[in-house]
Amino acid sequence: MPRNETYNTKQKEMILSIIKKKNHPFTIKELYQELNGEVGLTTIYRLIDKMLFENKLNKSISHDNITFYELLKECQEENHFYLKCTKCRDLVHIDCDCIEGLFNHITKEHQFKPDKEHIIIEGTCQKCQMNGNGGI
Amino acid sequence: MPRNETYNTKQKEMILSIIKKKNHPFTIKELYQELNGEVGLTTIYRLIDKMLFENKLNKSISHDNITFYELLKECQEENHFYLKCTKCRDLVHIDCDCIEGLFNHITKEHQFKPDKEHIIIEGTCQKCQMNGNGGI
DNA sequence: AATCAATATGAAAATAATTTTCAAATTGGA
DNA sequence: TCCAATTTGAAAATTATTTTCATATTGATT
Repeated sequence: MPRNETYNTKQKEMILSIIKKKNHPFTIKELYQELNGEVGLTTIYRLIDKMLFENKLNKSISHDNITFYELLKECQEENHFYLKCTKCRDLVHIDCDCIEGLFNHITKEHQFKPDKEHIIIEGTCQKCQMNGNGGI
Repeated sequence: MPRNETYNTKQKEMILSIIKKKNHPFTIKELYQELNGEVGLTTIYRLIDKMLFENKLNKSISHDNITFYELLKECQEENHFYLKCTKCRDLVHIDCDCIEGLFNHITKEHQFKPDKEHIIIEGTCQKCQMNGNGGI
């Protein structure tokens, strides 16, 4: 009979403990190195995938084609709307119901039922617009 | 002695002719299929890379890890909007200016300059809603 | 603390997207 | 027509990620 619950393992704890301490986007390679080979790459990919599916992580790819992950701390709850700066990689949580209107429109006009609780729009944040930040 | 000029070939012409006709982001695979095997993948990648370097193309990667390219015409002001069905995995390009309003709001109210790239919203398409498709 | 089914792990193999290699073909000026 | 510079594409290499599968671990239950 299925159990519908996960098992706690030291590998999961080790990965989570490192991810939680991070305040910048990180790569799989970085994570693997910090884990010092004590957790296999496969296991890391698996936990990351699970967290992505649960919308606990954000995945993004830089102009140099590097894949970054980032913990979404506020994202456990309801509808969330992020603006992600492609220059400084800052991810800003926006407290605004402007997404509601779009979702209503999509539902009515395009007969499509959105099932995502959060949406991430990429662009350039105010700081980088003023700095003329050319990106990384 | 170097020539400092490129040679014109039918392969380049064929690729460009297809790209120029497109009005929404495309993938390498799509391009290759439309070229019907008449141009090798290597050559396609090479021209795309060159155009990226020359800022004639924009490259972007969706949440689903699909790499899209898009010709940068000066007049291409519209944003691109996709609905992706998480049941049948269909990706539909929506020709609708409903994103404009959101982007204007973001620019004005949140001082954030959205990239003129594409946005993908996940959910359930009409067909799968009617089928009661439980997913794959 | 022993049992055991459900779940998790990781090494190795598989897959997929992209890049590199290199011999052969093409280009266009002389 | 000649020829050096450039382009092409098949095949091999590279890289990131996923799958496979045999083995190990978990934690509820006895």
